[in-house]
Amino acid sequence: MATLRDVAKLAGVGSGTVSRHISGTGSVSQKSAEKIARAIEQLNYRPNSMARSLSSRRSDLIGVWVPSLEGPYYHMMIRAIESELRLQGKHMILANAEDAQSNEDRLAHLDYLINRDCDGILVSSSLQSEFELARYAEKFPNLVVINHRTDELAGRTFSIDHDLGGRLAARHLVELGHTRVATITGRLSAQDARQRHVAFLDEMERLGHPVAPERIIEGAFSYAGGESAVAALLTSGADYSAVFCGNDKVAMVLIAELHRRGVSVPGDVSILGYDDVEFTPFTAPALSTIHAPIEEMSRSACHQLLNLTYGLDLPYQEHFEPSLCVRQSTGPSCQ
Amino acid sequence: MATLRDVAKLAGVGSGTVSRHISGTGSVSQKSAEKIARAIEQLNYRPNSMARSLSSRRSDLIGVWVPSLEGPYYHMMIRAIESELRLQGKHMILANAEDAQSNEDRLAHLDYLINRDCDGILVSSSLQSEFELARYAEKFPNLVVINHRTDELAGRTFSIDHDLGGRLAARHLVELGHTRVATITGRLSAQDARQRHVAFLDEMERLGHPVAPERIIEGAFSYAGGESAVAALLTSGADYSAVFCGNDKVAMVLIAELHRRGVSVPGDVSILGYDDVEFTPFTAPALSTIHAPIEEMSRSACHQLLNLTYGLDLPYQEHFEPSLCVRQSTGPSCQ
DNA sequence: TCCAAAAGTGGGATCGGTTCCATTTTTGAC
DNA sequence: GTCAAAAATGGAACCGATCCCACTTTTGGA
Repeated sequence: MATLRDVAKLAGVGSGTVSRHISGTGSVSQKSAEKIARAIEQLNYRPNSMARSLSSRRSDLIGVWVPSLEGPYYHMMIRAIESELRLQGKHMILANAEDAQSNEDRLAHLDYLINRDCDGILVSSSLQSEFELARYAEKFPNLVVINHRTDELAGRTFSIDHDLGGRLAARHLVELGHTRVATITGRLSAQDARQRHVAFLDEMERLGHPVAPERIIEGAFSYAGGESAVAALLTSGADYSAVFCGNDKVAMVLIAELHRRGVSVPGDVSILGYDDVEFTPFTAPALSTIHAPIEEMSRSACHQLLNLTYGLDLPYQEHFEPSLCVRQSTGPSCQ
Repeated sequence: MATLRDVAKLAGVGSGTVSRHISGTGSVSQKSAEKIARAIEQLNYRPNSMARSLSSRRSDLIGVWVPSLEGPYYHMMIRAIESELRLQGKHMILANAEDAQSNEDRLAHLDYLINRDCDGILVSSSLQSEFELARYAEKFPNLVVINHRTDELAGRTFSIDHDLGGRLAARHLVELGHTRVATITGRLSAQDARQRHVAFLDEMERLGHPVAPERIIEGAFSYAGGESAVAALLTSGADYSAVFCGNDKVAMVLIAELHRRGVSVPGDVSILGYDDVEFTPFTAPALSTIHAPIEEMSRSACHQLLNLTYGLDLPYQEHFEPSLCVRQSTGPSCQ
């Protein structure tokens, strides 16, 4: 493989000139530029990215930490991030902490990114205590958090107003006449799950239809977690005309199980999801849900990370509002 | 940030000794090892990965090229690959060619990986002509292809026997008594889509129930492609008691649309998918499908790539067999 | 034509590891 | 206690860029 100095020699110029020509910084005369271009062509030269990184002290690598890669949620995030990064000529490396057993393990995944000398890091976490992000964020200024909000990290957290989301859910169901409403939540130790849940309960109460405790099932945002929560709900004996699910995956599992039992949706029970992931138009019936602008949030987080890391000035926004998205899985209460 | 030489100085040993201690190659006395460990601890030393890469001429980066990141298929692949790579201390960088407009664009995405000095590259492509992989593979010995089979690249292509898959589909439907069977295919320019389609048609014919041309819709393996293919099928006026869909995404779209129209699955029409992605147990009704061992294939491809690239000896297998996975979306023909 | 400012240039030092090699130290069989 | 083989060691050269700086050339206004 030809090196920059080979190019310089062949072109009959100094190595600095070639470097300047390639990186586009500094000035190079027309004549030199042509000679260099020719030499590059002739030698089939390609700059060595490691040497470049070492000497410029920038890896052009952005680390992305996700707690899981199951289901469409994080996929949508990664898809959005990858495309933003590519636009800026950066590369994403991924750490999926899904198989981590302990908190220590989870941090080890973060170290896996840091040890790789990422220029910046995107963390998608809704966990609070478990994972002392703040401590990391302090050591690592180019770290930004998606789907979480803390004041200590102002300007570096990107979030959706799940309080509003929870309330929109409650209002929608109540407007349809549902008074006996059940809910399956995510793990309540996660900020996003708790927030929407608490707001949902509060809004239901405010609207005069408090949710009875036996109608609340704490689940988890995974297919398996959804399955057991759904089973718990269906065997609990609780009665309800609508179920608000903490995310779309759980709603999908619930619809499938109700179908299996011959329960009609929304005829017998209305189902409302949350997130509005990729597949929501294609459940049967199509899932009514709270649209969370996951991709916009991810892109914003990415932009701001790039700004912090490379001194760019890309547009971004820290907080986003969810909106109601009515499809076919919710309907008027038939009581 | 402390450097290796700082560590050496503090520990009172030579830089070579520290290097050997860290990388675990070569021998270091107990006594030196302890002094070095202490110095590392004290200086909070972390090796610089770029310097390491430059001098060892290995980036520990594996590039992964995918044609799209929509839907669960490629995500399952990436999830499997990421976990294998992490096990070996390697990092994945991703190029999603989904937004590529032209063939040139697609190749540019590959170059994006190559320019990054990836040690090895995994390409997931089922496209034949469009994308002259062979030429790249020649220049780049550490390149391996997932979900494609070519003899020129023997030992470096990993595939599923979609011929068998197509036949299993036909047999299942015929065994259930279906004689009027429709099918929605993927783009037939893709090897995997064509293979299963051709085999399906052939097997149907062999079983005495050739598929009439008006019951064949060429679609694409995306939600949007699924939607238009489904619309085409439903407005075509063709009659059928079962539909074989080229992948699960399309099957899901079809189930949703049939639900909307009040058509019962499998009561009125049986639906058979292909791939057995993540969500198949959770459609309503749960999707019968041809299970394609995507994750195993991805892991094998990854293993072999690591073998080629780093001289490892991980177990792998080049070709995989699909199997029938019966759930609730297929049932006996009621004619 | 002159001259200061601007543009362009070459090459050496540097980034922080790995690797090689000549040299020293340790080991253990006799 | 001797000595050859094995283990351990230090340091210089190297990987291939970037970046700085002192120097030369070009530019254009007076």
